[in-house]
Amino acid sequence: MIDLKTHLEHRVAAALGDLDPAQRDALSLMPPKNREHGDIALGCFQLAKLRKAAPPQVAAELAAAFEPDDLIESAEAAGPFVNFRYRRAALAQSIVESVLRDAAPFGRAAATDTSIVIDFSSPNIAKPFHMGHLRSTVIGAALCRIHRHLGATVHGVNHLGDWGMPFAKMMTAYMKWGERDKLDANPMRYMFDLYVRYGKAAKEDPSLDEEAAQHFKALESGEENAEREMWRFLRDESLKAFQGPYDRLGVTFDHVTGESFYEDKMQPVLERYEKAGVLVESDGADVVDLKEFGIKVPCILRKSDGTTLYHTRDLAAVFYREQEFDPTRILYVVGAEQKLHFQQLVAVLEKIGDPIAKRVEHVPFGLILALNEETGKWEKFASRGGNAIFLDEVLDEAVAGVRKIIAEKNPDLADADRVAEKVGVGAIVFNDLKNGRVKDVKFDWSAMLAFEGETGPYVQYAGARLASILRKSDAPEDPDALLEGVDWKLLEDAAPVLLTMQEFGPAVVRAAKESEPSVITNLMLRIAGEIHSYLREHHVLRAEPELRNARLALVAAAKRVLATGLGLIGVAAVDEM
RNA sequence: GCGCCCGUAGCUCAGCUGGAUAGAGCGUCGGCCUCCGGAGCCGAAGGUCAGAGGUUCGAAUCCUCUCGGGCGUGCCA
Repeated sequence: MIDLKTHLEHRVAAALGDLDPAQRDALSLMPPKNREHGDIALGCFQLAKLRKAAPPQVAAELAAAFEPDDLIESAEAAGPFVNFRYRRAALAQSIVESVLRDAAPFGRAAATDTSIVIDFSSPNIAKPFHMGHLRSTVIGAALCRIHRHLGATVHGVNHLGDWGMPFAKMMTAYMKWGERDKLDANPMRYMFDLYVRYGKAAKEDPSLDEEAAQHFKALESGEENAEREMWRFLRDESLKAFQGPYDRLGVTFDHVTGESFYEDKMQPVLERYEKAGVLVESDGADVVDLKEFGIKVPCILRKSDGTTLYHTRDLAAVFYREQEFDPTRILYVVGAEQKLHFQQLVAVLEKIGDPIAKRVEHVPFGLILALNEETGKWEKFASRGGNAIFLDEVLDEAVAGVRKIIAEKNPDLADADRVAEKVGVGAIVFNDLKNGRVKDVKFDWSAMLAFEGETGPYVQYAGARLASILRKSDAPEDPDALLEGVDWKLLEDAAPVLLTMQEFGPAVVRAAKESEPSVITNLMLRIAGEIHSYLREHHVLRAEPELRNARLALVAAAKRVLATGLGLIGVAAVDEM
């Protein structure tokens, strides 16, 4: 298997003569802005600086010194750039073979010694699973798959919110008003109703919150009491209800260790901080001062009533994960509005000089906004107001929309319901992972139910077209048989598709590094676009035998790349739709 | 008040950590199925990259300020 880019890097380095490490680092080959310039380009700016020469001059010298070979056709200087062009046959062979033989980066990389903990989804299970939970869930699940693809050992953790005040409030509500049969009928909906009811009642009668606090204290006492029993009951019911959305999204966890898991691991944390002499009393609470880190608000580890908080549990979780998983990174896929919380968490860890502090990374994401029809402004969802949108409703709508289109366009499709589920759910997931993580997402039914243009179905459709061609051909499934005797020169006109496919590896690496799945989502759109264009102009099945064989190999490879990429972001590929 | 995030085409967004002529989708307008799937393809119109300074060979990208929008700001998570 030939890696063209690596080969080119070596050739460039050789052409430049002796290179010190700094100059070697300055060799960043990247796709040119405009494909007409070349297949890949080198901007000579940094290199010129290091060599104390003008960029155009360095570019001209490099281009002149560069000899074409079996893989590289040409090197041309264009101002400060050198534009390289791969030999078409080499390009096609390199990409298609790598893909079909499942070589990295298209296939999973060999195991590395990196261990990554990803804390994601982590819903507060005393609340309904609504659109707001979708983001953490799909981003986190995508990051798990991406890192695994790159050979890391991944520990995907669902850090359930099954402890603390929100849970105590739900407990209080259920103890007061709970009806078993209503809960059984529709757990998600009923808990939501209780949640809203509690919110309204607490607004009028603040003593309700005090009652909840007392229940929490009783729960945290560790005794086997009514609170403990209720906690267990509600936790089990919630988990059951949550499994539905997780199954539909195809999301799994390696560990489901909620906040309650750390119940017996918080005391040691408090003792550790006490021993370090950084835990001080303030207004009856035990806090860690963080002014030296530029954080004005101290971090409270124990409330004045003696109970613990989010921070206390998160610290216990960090220490636990450090010990159990020896992670190189711990990612927290949590909303951007909790940025301060994680800054505090890191600072509190640094306060006692624990090196794990540098491995803790908050992976923030934007809010989901709803359009306020009256003001015309985009606003944060007010779930306490009772207008939350349940994830299941959205998925159902999308699936129904897809089902309708299938009925119109492909009425004979076998298994239409199953396909509609994949495409509908895929559309929602894809839509969520399409844009940069940190930006707020405007919840818009028309965007959710769009299946044309930059959408999941657009990419799935490209895959289905490829699958359809393969189905109608007699192409062997076995890669060796498929690749045998292919004349790669015949794929000259597929360069745009191939060059885009070539970006797959860097895209996955970047997505992992920046915790940004949208890098992959956007590449999938580009690859799908190239395929749609290519198929319009180049017929496969009717082509002459030699050409047909070459194109079938390309089709199989393109289909595989789409399926892999979609798989990484959690969208299913379909052969028919 | 202070801190952080965002501001790119009518709308929704890309723009690979400073590089070549700022790109897509939706919408609008105009083309394309006797041909492997039209959930598609090709084209047109549409820009003071919020504004003003600065840094340098070069800025949508980095720095400062201003204006908009959002989030956060000890006993919730």
